Amino acid sequence: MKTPAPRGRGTRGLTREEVLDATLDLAEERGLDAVSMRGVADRLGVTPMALYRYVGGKQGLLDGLVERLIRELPDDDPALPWQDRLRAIGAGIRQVARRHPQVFLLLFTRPTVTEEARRARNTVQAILRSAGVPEEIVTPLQRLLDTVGMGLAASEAGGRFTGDAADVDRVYDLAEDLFLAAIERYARE
Amino acid sequence: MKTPAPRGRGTRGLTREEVLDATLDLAEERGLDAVSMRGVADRLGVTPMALYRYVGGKQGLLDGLVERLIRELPDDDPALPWQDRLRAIGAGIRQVARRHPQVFLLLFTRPTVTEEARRARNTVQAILRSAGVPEEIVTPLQRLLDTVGMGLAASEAGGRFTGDAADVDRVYDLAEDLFLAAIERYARE
DNA sequence: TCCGTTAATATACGCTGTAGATATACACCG
DNA sequence: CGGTGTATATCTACAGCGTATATTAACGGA
Repeated sequence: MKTPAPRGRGTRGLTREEVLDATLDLAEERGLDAVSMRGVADRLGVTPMALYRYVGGKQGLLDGLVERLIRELPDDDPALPWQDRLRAIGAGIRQVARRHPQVFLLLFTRPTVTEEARRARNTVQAILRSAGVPEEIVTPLQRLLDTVGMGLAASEAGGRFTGDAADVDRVYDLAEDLFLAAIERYARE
Repeated sequence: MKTPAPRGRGTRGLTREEVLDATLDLAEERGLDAVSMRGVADRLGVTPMALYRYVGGKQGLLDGLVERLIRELPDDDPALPWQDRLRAIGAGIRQVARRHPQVFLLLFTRPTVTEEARRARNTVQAILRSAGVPEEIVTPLQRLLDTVGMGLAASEAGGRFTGDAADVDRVYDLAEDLFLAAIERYARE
């Protein structure tokens, strides 16, 4: 019942995933500035205009990259205690940022309205609720946690944190202690 | 003993400050994407290449914008209690972000290595010390505060926070409570 | 076999940042 | 007063960008 992928002039059979793969590779290899329609198209052995069917344009291409990054976040495991679940998300964000330092900054540029993005937000809110955080501060606290997680990762990726890796670890550890303690306190009230 | 500003072909008498003023105006009016060498030059009644002497190039132009934003931050008043000093900095960052939403995102893109930027960091560290925060966590805590302040402001400026102004205020209030309490706790140990 | 649909190309336009060479108007010196 | 040096702005040109438009090639179904 599904269309068996009609072909065109070139029997190329391009795919949105293929396009985004090539884009991500290009961005990692030569930096975000090197990501251009022509560049991605060249890498695929294709004309720039061929990409428009799959990503809409330059903007859509970048949005696709963001979508990809969010999908790289590890899945949440509701069986674990909430502390571990939050830690896992934080560690996941950090790993993504270290894996794609260039692309990660896009998360701060383009508002993430994707389905994936909303799912990530809902996960954090669910964890906070399961920790016993009162309903009226679930949303602001989730936003604060989001901001901190992404901000720290972006700072590390953008090289704003000078010093060795241990210095950066200290900031993450501090944030972890501080917020876990705060959540416990909010939950107790 | 200072050169009395020699002139050139056009008696224009351009200035770095003039260039940055025009750039900031243009960015506010028509968005950051509209900031181009030609655009800024047109606004000044000048050729694009004339800007190169003062800002070096497009990159330098943007760095100049960042420099300007940081300079808009309010001065610290060491006479106040440390809580108020921190609050003032936070409010200052937020105001700058609301005044220049487009340009503010640049702060996350380009690492701020300016003299101005370092001075801002040192101010925060001084405040933390005066609050009694032990030396070994002054730097990581300052970095965390920086990240939160800029992250919140960037999120608001970038439209990542949906909902009305009151919702956004709630996030700021929460962050304020949380960090002031944490600093007091660190200071007591 | 012909046709409609779809995937890709070809071409072209206006924009960008900036390298390189050139012209101008002043300050200074004799 | 007449050079002359130098900083300042311009002119021209180039390679690259995103993308609107028109065109062509290949497929599935009737």
